[in-house]
Amino acid sequence: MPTLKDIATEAGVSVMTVSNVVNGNFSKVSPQTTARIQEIIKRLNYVPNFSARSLVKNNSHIISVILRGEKNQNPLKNPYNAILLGTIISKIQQQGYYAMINIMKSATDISKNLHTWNAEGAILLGMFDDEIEKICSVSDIPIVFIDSYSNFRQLSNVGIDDYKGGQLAARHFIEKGHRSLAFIGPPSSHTSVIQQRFEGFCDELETHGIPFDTRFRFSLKSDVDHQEMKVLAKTITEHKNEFTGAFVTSDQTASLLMNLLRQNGILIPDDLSLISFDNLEICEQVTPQLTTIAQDLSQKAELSVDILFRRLLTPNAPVESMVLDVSLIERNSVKTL
Amino acid sequence: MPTLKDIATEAGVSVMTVSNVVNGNFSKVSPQTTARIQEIIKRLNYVPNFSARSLVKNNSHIISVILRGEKNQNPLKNPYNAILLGTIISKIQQQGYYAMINIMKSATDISKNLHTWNAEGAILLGMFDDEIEKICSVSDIPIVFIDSYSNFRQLSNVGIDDYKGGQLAARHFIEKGHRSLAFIGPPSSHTSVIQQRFEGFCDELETHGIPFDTRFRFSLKSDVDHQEMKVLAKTITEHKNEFTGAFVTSDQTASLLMNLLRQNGILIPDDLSLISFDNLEICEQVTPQLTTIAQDLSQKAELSVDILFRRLLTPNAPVESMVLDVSLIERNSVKTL
DNA sequence: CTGAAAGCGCTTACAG
DNA sequence: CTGAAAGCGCTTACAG
Repeated sequence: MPTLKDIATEAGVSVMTVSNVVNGNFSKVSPQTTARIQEIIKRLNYVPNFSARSLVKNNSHIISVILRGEKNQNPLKNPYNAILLGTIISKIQQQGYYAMINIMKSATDISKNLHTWNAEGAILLGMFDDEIEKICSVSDIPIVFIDSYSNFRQLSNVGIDDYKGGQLAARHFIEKGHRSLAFIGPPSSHTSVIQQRFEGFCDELETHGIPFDTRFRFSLKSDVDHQEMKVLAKTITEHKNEFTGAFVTSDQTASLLMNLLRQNGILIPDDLSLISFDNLEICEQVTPQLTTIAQDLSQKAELSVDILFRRLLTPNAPVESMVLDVSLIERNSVKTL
Repeated sequence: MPTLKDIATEAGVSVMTVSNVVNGNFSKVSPQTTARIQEIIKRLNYVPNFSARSLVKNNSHIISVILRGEKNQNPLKNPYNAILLGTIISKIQQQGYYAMINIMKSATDISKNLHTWNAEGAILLGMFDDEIEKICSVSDIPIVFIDSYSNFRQLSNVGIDDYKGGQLAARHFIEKGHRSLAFIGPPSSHTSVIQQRFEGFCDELETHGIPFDTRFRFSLKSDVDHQEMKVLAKTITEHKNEFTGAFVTSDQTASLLMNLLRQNGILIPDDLSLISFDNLEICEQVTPQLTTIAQDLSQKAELSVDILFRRLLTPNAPVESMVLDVSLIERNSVKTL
């Protein structure tokens, strides 16, 4: 690999003149010299060494994208994460930056990682709320969270109106004549996303004089664990006649569940109506197609990168957060009673 | 951020003693000194700067994972890519290396990227066959391809028996009494994966005295473009009575197509039988569940990382390639005639 | 417009 | 067991 020095020697100039050309400081170099150097750069296939540049400028062009998870897990099995990540990588690259992807969760690992590569910024997906403050405090670079809730004042987050999502689901069920309902999703202890959806759901029911029966709050730790899902399907089957509809916090869970329920002889929507969340492609692929609360994942991903780069490129840019809207998409998984 | 020097000053030793401790060369440092330095490292939260290390050792710990695609595209919308990538990232990280993800396709961009960060190795997904040789020739680090075919002698590739996949599909159709069949997939000009599946399919039909009618080779450029898919669905609808089954080269395409066909009044499997490819989760989520040619994506991803690291860590390790087996999973998308 | 020098944080022989 | 020195490839004031 040729270095600056090689180019300089070849051109008969100093390394710093070459450096100026490489970095586009054309005002400091005569046009002829510039042209000559550019020709040599092209001919010798010179590519600047970013490690060296990063070392002296104390900046890399690296953005660290961190997916919450265990080291031996595959968070991209979940299409929700995959779609977000794909858009994020693509946008980071368009800015001329480099995306380093990590799967981790502990605040120490994260801060270590950020320092190791002198990352200039970070985007964190799916962190638990109680981890946020610790992570923010150990780092001095811009960090944008996706889907996090925290009282930490300096938090930069892109999320959606989860509470409204819950309300919309409840309202739709009520309009369709449902009066006894269930809620299915991860335990809400760690993340307010689920808690907010749950509260919106309950509050809206309450408003219409239908208090939520907490016996029908079903928890599910993983949306990949088939065994756990099976147990849940069994429990639901046993309670078959006690509720007519269920709000499920993700399309992924809903579509998996639907299959298992069918195996137990429960048909959607005849025996049980379902509203899910996200509006991924799967909603239209399953039968019946899923009525769901829609959110715009591409927009979510794009905005988080936009916000990050605003902080990165504008000195003293304020800490921004954004809350995107949600809407209900009606399909065929809710029966009119 | 503290540096080696800071630690050295604090401990009253030279930077190189600290360097030895950081790098675990304990034989060169007395136990007491080691202990003292380790305490300081922990107390000051010292993290080595990899840019500096990379510069002097002329190696980074970076593995570049490259997904073929346009810069403004999201290849992770396709669950096939997402699952592979997730496993790859996770395994790279377990090795103590760092995964940098890029979406690109030109050989120059790729070689530039590899040099910029001094990547130690690379894994390339979905490259076209005619790009392989160019890419290999511009780089001197170990590269492992996934799903590529090329006559390039030094190619390291992890793939599956695509030809057999085609054969299995044909045989299954024949066993179920089908005699006139279609083939649906991307144009095979760029990638032998599709070509092989097609040939296996045709050859097996031929063997049973059923020549494939090339009018029923339908091409589809993208498995994300709904418009193109719609046009295809219409074409198929028009040819409704001319074939009884179709071999579709991915679950993704098959499940999307199934929906559109249903909208045109074509029911699977009654009006048309389908065999797809990959055996992703979606196969069990759609109705009817898809009969498909199964491949093991986690294994594919794991093996490619294994092969890469064998080349990376063992001097003079030979260039390895692997071909994984496929099998037919019978579900409900093929009707017995 | 051009260059000599110092330095970013680290490692690698080499000397003691 | 410990350290002084050189150097990885680059940029940044500074001087001319």
